Amino acid sequence: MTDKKNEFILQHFLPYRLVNTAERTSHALSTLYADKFDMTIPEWRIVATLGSQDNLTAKVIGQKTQMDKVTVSRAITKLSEKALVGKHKDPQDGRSVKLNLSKAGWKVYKTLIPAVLAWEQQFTAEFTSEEMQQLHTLLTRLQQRLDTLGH
Amino acid sequence: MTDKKNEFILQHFLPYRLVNTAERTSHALSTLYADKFDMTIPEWRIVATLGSQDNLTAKVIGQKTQMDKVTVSRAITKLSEKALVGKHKDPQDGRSVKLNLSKAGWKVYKTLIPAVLAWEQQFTAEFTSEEMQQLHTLLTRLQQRLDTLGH
DNA sequence: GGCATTTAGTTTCATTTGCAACAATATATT
DNA sequence: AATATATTGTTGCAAATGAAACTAAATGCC
Repeated sequence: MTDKKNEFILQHFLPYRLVNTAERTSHALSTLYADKFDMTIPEWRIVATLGSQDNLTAKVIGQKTQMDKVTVSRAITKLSEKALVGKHKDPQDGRSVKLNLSKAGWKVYKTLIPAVLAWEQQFTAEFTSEEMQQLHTLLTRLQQRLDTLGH
Repeated sequence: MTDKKNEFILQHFLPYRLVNTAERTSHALSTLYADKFDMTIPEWRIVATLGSQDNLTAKVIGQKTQMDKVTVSRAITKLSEKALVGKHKDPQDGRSVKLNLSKAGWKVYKTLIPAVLAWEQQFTAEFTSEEMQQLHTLLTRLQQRLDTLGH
């Protein structure tokens, strides 16, 4: 009986596979907002977030999008320069800034959402809804596991 | 009957969920090679790759690990400086460099592999082997879909 | 009220990254 | 053989990122 070598194969390693799939997906998607609107991932995430719920602070956006406060701060600065979001001092808290989409910001949002949804549709076109369900459940459980392990 | 608002929710959006899960996983794993061995992701990937198959060129490593040639080049430079990998001019092709793990490189590899496998074990401890199978199959299909869509 | 601590957001700095241009070598075309 | 084209790997540059230090404002404590 031959001794089967118990090799480590990077390409079969779950973390590697996750990162790779995610990077490729993210890069594919980014063409939608980067090429046409010259936006970065953080900017897109912020626009998407403010589209769902307006008048949030930078802190809350950071929590919702899982982005560092520095990243959020800089993306907001850019979005503000491009006049896609407005900044208003929170009357309740002088440190905070309330953010909302400008008219132009809404226009971008309304253009972008159908485009990214259509892309997602294409991306997952060959999955049944049960398989999509499965995938989302598995991702949720992985995330819960990361929570548990303290990451 | 109330009109249910057909909202876009970033947190339910597959690309976002993939990226997020991958980033958290990657960050968790990186403590293993970063904290103890002061290695970056590209460096870890190269060591892991050369551990499976020695004497590869930078180009092949790039293909195997899906990393940019610039990233590979720089990571190899660092690994060489740390004397974890050796560089040898390819006698067949003067442009190429053949790479292999040094003795110290092998030592790192032999230490790291069990550690990352143990971590993966913990990470996926609550999944049955059927569920792991499912997850890998779904990832494979997503990647094939990216191939098909040209990304 | 006054002083220490905490919190929101920004700035600074050092590191990482990717594209484009490049040098050196190999291959193809004539 | 000479020239054009393609390929391997490196370097330069500009943008993105995160940790730590910082500013300004709010909260807790005495």
